[in-house]
Amino acid sequence: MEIKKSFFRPKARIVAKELIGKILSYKNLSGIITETEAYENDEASHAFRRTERSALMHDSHGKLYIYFIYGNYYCLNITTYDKGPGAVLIRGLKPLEGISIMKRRRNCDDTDNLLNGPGKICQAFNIDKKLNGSLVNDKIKVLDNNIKLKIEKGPRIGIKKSQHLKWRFFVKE
DNA sequence: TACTGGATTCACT
DNA sequence: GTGAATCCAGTAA
Repeated sequence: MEIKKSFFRPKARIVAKELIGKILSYKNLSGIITETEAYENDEASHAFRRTERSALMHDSHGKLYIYFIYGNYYCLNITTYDKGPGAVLIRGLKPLEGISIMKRRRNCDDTDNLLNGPGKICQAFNIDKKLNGSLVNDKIKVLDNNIKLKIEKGPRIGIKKSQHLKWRFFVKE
């Protein structure tokens, strides 16, 4: 079933943890969320200073915040917190449906390597900033199938340059 | 108007 | 472990 908008009302760190095990679905593609990262009102977050781009994180919850990075990749976030800025970056998924399409788009035959990174998810799902600002469950859906996974906190992928490790959650292997 | 560096990924050493 | 690819938001002037 689709999760409610109120799911995204708490602070990002809470939502980030709760999102693990939920299903992200777009068109005929889907995957289980296995890694997230919370951004609140701290220096590592775009929301730290309010700008035209980051206003979405201040003014909404339960909307998609998609931005372009390093000239190559998009990152998919969901805005949170109804009393201030916040968003959760979707960092990793386990592929469920449409795996052959994802493989073709990613030019990658390895299922384990298909969606294990924020840029990879957007490439495989064909997500770009046209969807920025749209409501969750409008085009991209988040579904709760009651999957329970063991959650671990701390750094995992992409730790090389990331300064922001406080609220990263991933599935315990 | 021009400059700077990034919530990344991949290929290479 | 290092560097390139590559665009654009943010900032300063």
